[in-house]
Amino acid sequence: MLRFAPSPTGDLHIGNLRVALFNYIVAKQKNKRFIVRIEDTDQARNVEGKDKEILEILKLFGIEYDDLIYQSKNLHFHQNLAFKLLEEGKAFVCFCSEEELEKEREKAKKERRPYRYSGKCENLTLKEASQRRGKFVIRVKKPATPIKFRDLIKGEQQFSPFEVDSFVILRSNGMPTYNFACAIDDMLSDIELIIRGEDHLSNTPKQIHIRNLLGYTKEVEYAHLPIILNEEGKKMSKRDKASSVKWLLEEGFLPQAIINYLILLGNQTPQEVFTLQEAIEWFDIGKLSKTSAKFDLAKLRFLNRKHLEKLDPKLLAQKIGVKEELGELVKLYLEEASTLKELKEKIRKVLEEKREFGEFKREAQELKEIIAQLELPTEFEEFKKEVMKRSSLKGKRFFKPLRLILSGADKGPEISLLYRHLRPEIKELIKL
RNA sequence: GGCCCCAUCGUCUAGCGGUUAGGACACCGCCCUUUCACGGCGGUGACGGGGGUUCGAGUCCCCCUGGGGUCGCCA
Repeated sequence: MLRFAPSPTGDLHIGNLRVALFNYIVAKQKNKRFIVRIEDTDQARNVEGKDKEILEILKLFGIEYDDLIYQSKNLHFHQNLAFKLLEEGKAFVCFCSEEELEKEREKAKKERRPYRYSGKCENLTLKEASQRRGKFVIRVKKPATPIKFRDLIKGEQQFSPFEVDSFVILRSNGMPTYNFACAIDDMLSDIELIIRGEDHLSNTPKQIHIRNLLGYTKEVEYAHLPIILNEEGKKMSKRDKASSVKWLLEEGFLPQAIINYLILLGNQTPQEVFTLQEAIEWFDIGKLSKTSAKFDLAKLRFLNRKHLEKLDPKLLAQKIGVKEELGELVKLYLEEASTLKELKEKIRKVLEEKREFGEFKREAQELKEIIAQLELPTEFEEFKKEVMKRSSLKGKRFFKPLRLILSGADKGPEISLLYRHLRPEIKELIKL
């Protein structure tokens, strides 16, 4: 069983989409089930409706899941198991206030040493604890020996008890913390391979520690993906527009192109342009680069154009909101545009924008009058010959204004092709 | 700062002891063209530094430097 576990606290991030994608691909390859788990234990930060939005995006990208779980539904497991650890002496009640801890953190920072829990409440007995009043949390006792695990991408990993620390597993409001809930849910769902971002690497020993204490012996495999960097080489954040899947979609990038790019990034693939189905055939998580990669919008644009080129003309026309017959014309403009948004704008200019003829005003007027009276032949050559004959114009003074009439721009796709696909519209275009 | 990870063109990468260090995107030039962010052809451009090991190092080892991640009652 594999899983994707987003939190409904913000827009789906491009890095998260990649995590979902890889989990999906590997599940398909291994013929395992794949579930989505919404991590909603932080009520304060949950955003109403974000879960649905995330699910919709997954659907749009063709990432299908076998089951959907809400982490909050497992609350009773989390709480019961926290108390079990407490009773067994593997966890303890901690009364340290947040202010107190904050002070210690600042002190640690000033002394340039990493902050770790002081251990102050570690030896409080349950009896002593029950006699005290005030808010408290439950912390797990840090392990006695280093925690080791194997990562499919990073190799063997080892973390000292000091790095794991005695961390909080149950908050003062009774809700589990991320690491605790996550460790338990993965156990309950029988997750065998966890593919997630590198930023979770240091969480992994904590989660393993929890399951160890709970007596869970099954070994879980990990693959921590290098994070995606922005152009400055920093972790992509909400500040980077391209990090938002929603934004990319609005800009007119095709889901299949985004998928292509996310698989290509930091990877060795047999082709540059491919479909998700093809990738499932050869994708190898172990071949992913250990180095974090910068997000390259230019490359995405290139791939998007390639996928746009593969689209059925009618479907393409539909996507940019023009009649299906104009699909071939839209395709012509792929040589000048890389996204649906740009394409839409190009086509709008051809079909709707008022023409500016500049120095060719007189010639354009002459051509328009001729065209208005002409029965338009199928072939451009014929059309050209006829209009030329009737007009007395030739060369640049013929082609420039003609191009302007047909497309509204002084440059663009080959004029004979424009004519072929635009022919039914020409009588209208000369009125612009 | 502690811990962890990483290091080949601007970007993504190939390379697994002997290569003119290859490809793709981007960029530039030429051709085609009335024109073009299409197409064809070509070009600029990289092994971070220092020590070893070796006949020989981008490839193996060490150090330095640089970059990234992480150190919450967030996930």
